[in-house]
Amino acid sequence: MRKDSRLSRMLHVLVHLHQLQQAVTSDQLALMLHTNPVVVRRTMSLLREQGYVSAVKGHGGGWTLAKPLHEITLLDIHRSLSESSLFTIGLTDEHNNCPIEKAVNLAIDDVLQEAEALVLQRFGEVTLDKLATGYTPR
Amino acid sequence: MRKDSRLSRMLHVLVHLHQLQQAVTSDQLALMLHTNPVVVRRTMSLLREQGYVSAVKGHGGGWTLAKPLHEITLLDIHRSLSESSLFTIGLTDEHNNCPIEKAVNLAIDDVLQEAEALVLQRFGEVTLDKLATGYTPR
DNA sequence: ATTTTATGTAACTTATGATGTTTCTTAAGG
DNA sequence: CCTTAAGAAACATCATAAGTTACATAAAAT
Repeated sequence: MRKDSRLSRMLHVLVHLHQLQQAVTSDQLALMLHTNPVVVRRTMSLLREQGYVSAVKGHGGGWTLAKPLHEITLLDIHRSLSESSLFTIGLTDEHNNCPIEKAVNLAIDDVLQEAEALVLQRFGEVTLDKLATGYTPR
Repeated sequence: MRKDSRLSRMLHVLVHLHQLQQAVTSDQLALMLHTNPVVVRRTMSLLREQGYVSAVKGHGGGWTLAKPLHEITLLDIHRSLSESSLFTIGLTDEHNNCPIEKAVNLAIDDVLQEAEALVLQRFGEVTLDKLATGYTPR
């Protein structure tokens, strides 16, 4: 299953934007991420919609931070990028009336929801300025 | 990203095998799972390799439990099915020398590893007999 | 005004891995 | 020897992030 690396990439970009202190074009970011500018625009536009970055067209344009790093958490970016599930595990819905299927799905979902809550809480605790100064694990 | 529903499906199958107390063919299981017998064999064979089920060929053959449900945990089945990651989030590895990328990946991976450990622990706490008698969430 | 530089966006292709399908082989019971 | 079943190889399908092509739009430089 192909992994979604957008969170990793966008965090990387945001910290670089902070350090460069100037507008950076999609082409430049694409070189940095070893991808192409359309992928950059597509993904960055999700952050723009949430007010984390700004885009300016034309000469001297490009992307800049719209908020300081200490006001942005991993959770903010994660939420901007995806409403889809965090897990590769899916539940079946083949038999709405089978009590065994219900028990199985309840047991799995119970665990996954607990884990997802943990991830979201931890993501919410990490502001991006911590990544700029060398992150040390818990 | 397509979800991996094998855990859900196989748990469902194992509990049914326990309740039926007789060999069940791949064709029967395929009907039950709304899929086809080759998919059943492919997935069940992973559980057979780990000693959780047995397969018998020919007349009267099919699949049976090789261990009682109380000796099998969700973790056992999860591990039999997949070595791949639990998460849809992936890390980038585009710049081995960039300290920002390293900090970003460390921060994300730190959280995901904690969450994965939680999932594995919880899965390890649930034996399949609990699913047969109506699972109640924590 | 025109050119250049940049984002915005639609449409299409590619890559990946679970899932689905076809076909044949092998083994066991009747 | 026929039927039933698993085993297994080869190939197709599906979903989605990622990649690509092409063009429109906007802003600054000339």
